[in-house]
Amino acid sequence: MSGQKRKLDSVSVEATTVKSSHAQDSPPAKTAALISRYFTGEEKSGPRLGEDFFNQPCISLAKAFLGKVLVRRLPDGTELRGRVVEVEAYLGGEDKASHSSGGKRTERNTAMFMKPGTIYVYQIYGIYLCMNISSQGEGAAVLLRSLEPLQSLEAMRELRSARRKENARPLKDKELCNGPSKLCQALDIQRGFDRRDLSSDHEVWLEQGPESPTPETMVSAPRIGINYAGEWVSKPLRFYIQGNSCVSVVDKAAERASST
DNA sequence: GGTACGATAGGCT
DNA sequence: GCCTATCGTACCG
Repeated sequence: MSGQKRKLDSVSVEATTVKSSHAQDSPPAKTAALISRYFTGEEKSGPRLGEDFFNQPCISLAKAFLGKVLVRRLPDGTELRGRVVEVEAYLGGEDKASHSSGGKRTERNTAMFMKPGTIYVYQIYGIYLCMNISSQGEGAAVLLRSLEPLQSLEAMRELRSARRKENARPLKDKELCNGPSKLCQALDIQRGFDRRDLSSDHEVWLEQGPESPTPETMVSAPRIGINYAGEWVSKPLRFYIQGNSCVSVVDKAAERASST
């Protein structure tokens, strides 16, 4: 409440966008919508999205996330922005890949059962974090997998470098947020964000992006890293923006199938 | 450029 | 013992 400074001048607004990596052998047809470029000045993405946005079924919310802009405001006032380009839906009780599979409620996954828009942060493999947002439906949530960095890329690079070797090569722009735990590092999403509300929090929120992906540029593919989940392994519950270089895992077979 | 592999590490169950 | 990952390195084209 004290000292709500608006130090916009301290916010480094980089006009940089991620360089699109045109693969030499990529089909020309559907790779047109590659990378957004719209931070050309003072422009903002628009007002934050409220409760109504998050209050929709899980798959619907997952798809709606694509193209939206996640914003993180650091204590010093710096605002980090990234456009959501890859998500996964975890449907709740019936979904064997979900932490809430079988209706299981634990201390860890409590946020999955809270009101739509609640942030669920959990630790994976001992060292990494993943960020989800609860949706409509008991125990259902959307995992954020990749962002296209838009603003304050140098701050992201510093945050990401913290846990890497000192003499490691510098990260390319597109490597800053191209994975569920990488985006948590790049935006400094900590365990303390668990159970907070993305529709009202002062340090993290979601904004309308300038453009939503058309159905043609959205790919549905199986989710990553859930090979234990029986018949749920192959369900196409991962969604990403086709051709965007920040997507963590490209599924060529799924892209071929969806282009027909 | 891509892909594949082993090492990593801590909390949850 | 498993897990909604990542890193560095090796190797291939």
